Amino acid sequence: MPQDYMDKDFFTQVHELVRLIPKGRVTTYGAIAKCLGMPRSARMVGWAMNQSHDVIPLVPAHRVVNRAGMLSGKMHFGHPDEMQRRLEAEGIQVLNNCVQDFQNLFWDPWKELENLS
DNA sequence: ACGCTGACTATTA
DNA sequence: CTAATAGCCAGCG
Repeated sequence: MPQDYMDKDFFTQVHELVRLIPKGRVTTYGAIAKCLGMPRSARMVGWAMNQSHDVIPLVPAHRVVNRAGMLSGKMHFGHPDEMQRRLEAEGIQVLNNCVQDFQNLFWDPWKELENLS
């Protein structure tokens, strides 16, 4: 994640960051946007997720939820239940489209990257 | 070129 | 407390 990050498109940066999310953890659109220097453009992160279906390697978009821990993008997967199913497969409890214990499972890219550098 | 839409968020009423 | 509003900015008709 050297300065090459700057050369890539915002979407690509989002994809790479999302791939860094550990299994069984989740993060938010806002956190990603903020980490990439666009705290006001959480919506663009959502768009990036939309693009992520065609991107290789595959992006674990199911680990990205909104600020409330809600699976706002579940309907954009192949099947509406695809996202929840994948999260549960990783040990994340999902109830009524909301990640349970979200605050504890939340993975802050900003904090992690700081610690990494 | 213009306006509407949206996998968001923060603020105000 | 909940509900509405306004920034946000890249696609699409």
